[in-house]
Amino acid sequence: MTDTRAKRGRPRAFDRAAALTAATRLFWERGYEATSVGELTEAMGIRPGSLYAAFGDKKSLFKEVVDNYGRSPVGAFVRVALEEEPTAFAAFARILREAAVIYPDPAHPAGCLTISAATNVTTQDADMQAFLRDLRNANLAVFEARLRTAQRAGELPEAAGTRALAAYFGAVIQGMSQRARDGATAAELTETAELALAAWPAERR
Amino acid sequence: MTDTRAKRGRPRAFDRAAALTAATRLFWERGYEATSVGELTEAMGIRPGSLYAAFGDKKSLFKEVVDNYGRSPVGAFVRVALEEEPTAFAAFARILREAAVIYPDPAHPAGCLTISAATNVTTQDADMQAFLRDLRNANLAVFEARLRTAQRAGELPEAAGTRALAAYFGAVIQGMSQRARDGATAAELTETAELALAAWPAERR
DNA sequence: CGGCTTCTTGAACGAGCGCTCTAAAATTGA
DNA sequence: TCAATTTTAGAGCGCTCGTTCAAGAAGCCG
Repeated sequence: MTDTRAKRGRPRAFDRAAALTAATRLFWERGYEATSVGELTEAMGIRPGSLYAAFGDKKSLFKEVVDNYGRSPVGAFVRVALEEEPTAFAAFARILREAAVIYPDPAHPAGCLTISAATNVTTQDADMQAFLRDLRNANLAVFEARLRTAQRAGELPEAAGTRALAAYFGAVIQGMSQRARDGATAAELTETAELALAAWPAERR
Repeated sequence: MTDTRAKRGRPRAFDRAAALTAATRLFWERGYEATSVGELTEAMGIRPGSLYAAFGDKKSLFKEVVDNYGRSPVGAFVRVALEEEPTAFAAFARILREAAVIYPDPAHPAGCLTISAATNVTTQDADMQAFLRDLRNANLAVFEARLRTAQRAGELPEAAGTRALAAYFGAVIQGMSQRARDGATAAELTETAELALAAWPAERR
C-alpha cells in the first residue's frame, strides 16, 4: 500500500519484496514457531529494528507471508482450479493431480505453506491458532460451496454430504502435503490422488 | 522393568504410572514442544529433579508417553483391527469407523496423540523429528504389509498400488485426527470415513 | 545406632526467545 | 544550510525454556 509514496527521511536500504520472499521460504521450511526472529533477520539480510519497522512484529510478518503465498502461483492453484474448471469433479481432480506434482517440487520447500506452518503452531499462541483455524475453515467452506453448486447442477447426488465431502478432500490434501514433506515423490502422490478421486459419489465425467 | 525391585534408598513419593498418565494427557493436548517442563511438573505433582531422576529428560519422557499410549486401548485400536479382521477391507473399514468415534471422544484430548504431538514438533529438534517420522513410516509399512497380504489372497487387484493405498489411508486418518481437533463430531467423521472407503479398488466384501 | 543409598526440594544456570532502545546515517523540504 | 524525518546498526531488555545442583529427608542394612 504505502510503497513509492512520500519519500521523506532516509530511504530503505533493502528490497522489501525480496525480504518477504526470504521470510516466506524460511517459514515454509520450518513453520511459524520454529522460525526465530534471529534466523529471519539473517535470511532477510536486515537487523531486527528494520524488520520491526517494516513488518510490525513476527506475527504480522507471518500473516503477510501467508497472504503473499496465497497470491503466488504455488499457493493459488486450488482457487484457480475451482474457478476455471466447469465441473466440480474436474476441479477437484485437477486440484489433487496438481498438488501431487507441486507439493514435492524441489523448487521450493515441500508441501503447502499454510498446512505446514499451521502444523507447527502450538496451543500457546491463541491468536495464531485462531488465524490458522480460520484459514482451514475458510478453505473447507470454499470446497463445500463449490460442491453445493455442483449438487444443484445435478453433478452430485442429493444424498451426498457436501460438508463431509469437503472435509474428506481437505483431509486428503493435508495428508498429501505431509507425505511430500516426508519425501514422497510426485509419482507416489499422483497414485494417492487417483485413489482419492475414486471416492467421488457419482458417475464421473 | 526396574519396578518393585531393590528397595534400598528413600522410596519414591509419587505414583510413577499416574505421573506418566498426567504427562500423556498434557502432551496429547498441547503437543511435544508446546508442553513445557514446568507445566509437566505441575500436572504430575512433582519437582523437576524428580522428573529427571524418574524419566530422564523431556525427550525420554515423551517417548515413554508415546510407547505407553500405543499400548492403551485408544492408541492400539488400529493394530487390533488389523489383527482381528479377516479381510483387509474389513480391517480398514473398522479402523476408519472406529477412528471417527474415538478421535472426538471427550473422555480424552481430541485426535490421535502421535499425530497431534508429531504435528507440533519443529525442524529444530532433529532427534524428535526423526523419531516421529519413523513412527509414521512404521505405521504406513504396517498398512502396506496388510494390503500386500490381501493382494496375495486375491482380495485386491494385482494392479492396485499397495504403497499408494497405504499412504492414502494414512492421509485420511491424519486428516480425521486434525478435523477432530478442530471440533468435528463423530457423525461428521463417520461420513468422511464412509467416503474414504469408497476408494477401495475392488469389489468390497 | 550409623552408614549407605536413593529421592525430594528449591534455587539457580546458561541459552535462546521476541522485541525495544539509542545513537548515528541518509534523505527530504524549506 | 539546517531542521525534520526515517532507517540503520547493534547492544541489550525481560522472560521462559530445559536442565542441573547442593542440601536435607527417608528408607534400607549391618
